[in-house]
Amino acid sequence: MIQALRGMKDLLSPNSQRYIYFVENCSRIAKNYGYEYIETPILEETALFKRSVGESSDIVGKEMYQFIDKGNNDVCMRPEGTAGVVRAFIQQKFDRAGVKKKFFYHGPMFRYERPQKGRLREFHQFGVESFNQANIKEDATIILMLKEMLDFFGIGYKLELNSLGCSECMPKYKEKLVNFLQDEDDICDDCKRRRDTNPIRVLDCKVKSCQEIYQDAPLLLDNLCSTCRDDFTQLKSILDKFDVKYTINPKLVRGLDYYNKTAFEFVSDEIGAQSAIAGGGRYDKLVEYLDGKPTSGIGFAMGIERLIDLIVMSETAREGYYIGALCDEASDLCFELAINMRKTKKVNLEYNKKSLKAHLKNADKQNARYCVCVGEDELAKDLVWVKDLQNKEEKSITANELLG
RNA sequence: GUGAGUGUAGCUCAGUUGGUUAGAGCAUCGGGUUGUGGUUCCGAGGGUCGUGGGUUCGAUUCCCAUCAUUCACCCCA
Repeated sequence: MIQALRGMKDLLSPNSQRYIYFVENCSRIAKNYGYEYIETPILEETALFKRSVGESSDIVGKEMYQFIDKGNNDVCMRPEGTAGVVRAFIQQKFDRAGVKKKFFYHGPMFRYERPQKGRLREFHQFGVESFNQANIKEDATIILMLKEMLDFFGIGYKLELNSLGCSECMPKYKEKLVNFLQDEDDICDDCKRRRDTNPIRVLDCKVKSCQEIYQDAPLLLDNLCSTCRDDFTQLKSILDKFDVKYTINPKLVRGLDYYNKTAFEFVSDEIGAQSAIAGGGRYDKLVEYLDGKPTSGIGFAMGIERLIDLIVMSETAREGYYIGALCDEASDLCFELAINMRKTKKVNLEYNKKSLKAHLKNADKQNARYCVCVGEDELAKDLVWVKDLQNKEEKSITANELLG
């Protein structure tokens, strides 16, 4: 038997219904905020992700679905959504036009990892990206939009917030941190590696002994320049005003290299060891990194699989028709009836003749609202028998009445 | 990549201290005398006991390998 590759799942009912429900409503909300749908290719040049996500990240370091195609191109299945959208933004020359643009997207992402609860090799994200809105109000707006989405689905969460500083204060801070780390020999091997590649990542190391050492480490939040500090203060006050609960996590570091200033993560404790259900932040340098004109950007992405388990969906009401023949002679009529009715109604047809009891059972199992049967009695009188499975009323009517 | 657990019917799982024809519940199909569902009763079909090798008179059971899967680490959505 051939089965799906490790970490790749088929999407079937009822999860497929949840998936559509989730994407449709997130799209609706994003449109209300002025976002437009964008779809970018799943396959991109590998260099795109190396330059945007960053060589120092685990995603690029060991998790990419990367291969050489038949034209000898180094290509990669996208591990996240932002890079492709930014590439498209630049390719369309929106950076040169200097226009504000807001996009939302959803689709599959690929990371070559060992699967576990809430973590797949092929998973799906819903995300948004907003370009050329340097105002801190945009940071707040994007968080409010994300909160609105999660609230709509009744999903519980905690919001964690941090500021990573800008190109002015971040390098200075990084230097300070490296100096601090220089004297520490008791940190774990991973942290020693991070000290050279991406020192800020040591802060969210999960090794206890490391965390004890970092108690005294300089924090980003204490080293922000005045602009970043003011923006962060303003962001907090907007969130307060709109009743968004959050906790400041000075050690929150996003896994992708391109973030600066506002960084946030929505977490849940109901989905196993993987707690992040959505994450995002600002990336004001990314467009430049990818050869565009300097353009600010901010966005977030949600992990759809992690979220749809948490969605509470109302029970689906009985819907549509079930049609079945009680004798062989009626089977052609039932077939014709079903084909015609389907122009306006949902119809499930049973091809085999069965007892009335069997048909009713089937109709009930399929959650149909009406059960339609045709047998010898009906054929003789040129009628069809219809029962409303919800209020149990039954009657015999003509085929035309049923079509209308 | 590392570690631990699990692979017996479509699904959830019993079971065999190694011994004839391997069990249950749910699901499926049929039936409970004339054409009435979501609750019942009866019956039926369906399993190379993950795969390969080893020990043994005999393995689904013990041993080894392998594959798959789950959870966790790492990291992330």
